[in-house]
Amino acid sequence: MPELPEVETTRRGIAPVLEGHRITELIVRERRLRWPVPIDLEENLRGQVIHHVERRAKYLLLKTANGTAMVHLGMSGSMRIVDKYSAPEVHDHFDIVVDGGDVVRFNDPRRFGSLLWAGLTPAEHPLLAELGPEPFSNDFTGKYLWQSGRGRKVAIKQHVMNSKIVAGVGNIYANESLFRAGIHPKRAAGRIALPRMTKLAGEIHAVLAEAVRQGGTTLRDYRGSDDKPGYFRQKLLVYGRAGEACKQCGDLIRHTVQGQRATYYCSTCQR
DNA sequence: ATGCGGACCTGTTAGC
DNA sequence: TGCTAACAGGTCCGCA
Repeated sequence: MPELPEVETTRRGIAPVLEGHRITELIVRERRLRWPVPIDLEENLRGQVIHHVERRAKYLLLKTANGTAMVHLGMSGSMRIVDKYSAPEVHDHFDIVVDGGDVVRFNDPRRFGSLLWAGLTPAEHPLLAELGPEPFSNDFTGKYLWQSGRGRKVAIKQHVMNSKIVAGVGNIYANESLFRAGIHPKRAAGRIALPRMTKLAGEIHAVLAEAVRQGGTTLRDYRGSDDKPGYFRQKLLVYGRAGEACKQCGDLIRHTVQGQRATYYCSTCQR
């Protein structure tokens, strides 16, 4: 479900109710997520003040003086702000209860999400240590992308979806940014010249920024922490449009599969 | 070192 | 209408 814009939208939604507040209780109902929820997590978090809610790649980082908790939404996770007395429903796997009575509730039908402890040096956590630059950071440039692809035969779409290359680019926005950059998704990463890579880096940045502004993309069931859908779906140019007309040239949008993920592209506009 | 397929799950949709 | 298969926004891991 969530890519970077949806995670960022979630972060912005939950930050106001968490930042500066003390965790009175962490209620874990289901520990079998992508990785088991650590047994000492409740103990580590109870009584701690969340001083900051940050995002790294698609991880939400809840920072306290005792250490950092990491939340990942996986494919189907969401975090909602609910009332203390609202009854948990199916797939509501944990609650973060803060002073004042607000509850941030995590729901994830597929359980590909996670809740982990990253201690006092989260950047050194194995899941974060190898991540590439944030797409919104100054380190993410066309030149960087070009250098990272040199000598590589891997398809450019899989290259930009590799979190070690750049963090947080998922399937929807990989498809969209490649279309906007006019680059064929199956082109080898090492066979794209610097100017086109610069265009691609710019489009990745732009499409993610636009999607954040729209509150993310709701394909079927994504909702922000305030229960509102994301409105970026209307702006999608290729994702999910197989067989429809390219909005740029009128040819049919094609569908293929790369690395078990759906790829959409226009063979006229993308080379 | 790189690349590929499988694995982890449930819910919804497409196809027969 | 009902059953089954395929597919879905992620990403790690093990093997070739």
